[in-house]
Amino acid sequence: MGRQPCCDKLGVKKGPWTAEEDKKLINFILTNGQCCWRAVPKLAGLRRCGKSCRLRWTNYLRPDLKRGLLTQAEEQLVIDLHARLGNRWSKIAARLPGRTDNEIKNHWNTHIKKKLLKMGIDPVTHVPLNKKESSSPEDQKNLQQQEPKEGNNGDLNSEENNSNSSSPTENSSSGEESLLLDSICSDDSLMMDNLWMDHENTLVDALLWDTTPKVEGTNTNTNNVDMGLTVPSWEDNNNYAWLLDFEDIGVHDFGFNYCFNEIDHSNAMQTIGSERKGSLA
DNA sequence: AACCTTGACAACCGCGTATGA
DNA sequence: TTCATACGCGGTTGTCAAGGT
Repeated sequence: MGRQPCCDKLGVKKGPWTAEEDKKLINFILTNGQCCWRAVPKLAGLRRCGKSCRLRWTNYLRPDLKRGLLTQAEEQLVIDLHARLGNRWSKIAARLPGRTDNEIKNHWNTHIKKKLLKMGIDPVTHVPLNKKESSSPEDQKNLQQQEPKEGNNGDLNSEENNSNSSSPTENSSSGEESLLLDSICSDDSLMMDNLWMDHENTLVDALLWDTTPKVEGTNTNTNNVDMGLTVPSWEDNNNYAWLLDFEDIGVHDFGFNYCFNEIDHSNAMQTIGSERKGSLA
């Protein structure tokens, strides 16, 4: 028996989202919270697949998203994490507050990959290219066994397992993490060694650790801890007063303030769009 | 000015996995 | 334990703007 399609193909709109659709989706999630994506399109009055709604929300409309290009520090962190985790973009994104897996993946493919190649580093294995070329086929074979297969080695598995019991941010400060780091950075196979160490005390403190602005008197939702932002549950806050907390951490920087001003949504959406374009320019 | 190419990003697709009946 | 369903992830494709010819 085949898998059911995630939505009825007939009458489902595809392609770029319009401001009107964005408005509907935002309004719906502000009112009802994130739940049961399959039901969202119908309830929100959208002719879209639930999957598409989820993607639009998580990659574009979510209030805690940063806008614009990755900073140099973020980029370096992505490189370091990719060396450890491989193409597990969601795990990498979980370490970069306000960034999505899609965004990081795109940035990797369009910018970082090329940069690494220019530097003479294989973007897949993070091994200097000249070293790979000079080695014998047997060496290469051994190397592949030692290198994480797309970032998958034993240590990484252990990290993955740990992630079930505690958040990655918690893991990051453990001794295990240090051991993992040591084992990964043990030889010249990773030029990232120095790069990582350079950032260990800065980036890691700033990004891996939970730097959540604690909000008194609100529930917190651990689902969002990975984002580095402890955002109260949508469901638990019918009045969404917690949204105001974003003002303290710069929500206006990415235009979400428009969404709950309730003044002119269509204008707001256009403004968000143009702001985004501006920030990318 | 028109067409072509390239780069960047948004969105889609299909598969694996988690979850609940 | 099995099966159906929904969700999440990663790879791929589509779209559009900018630059080049």
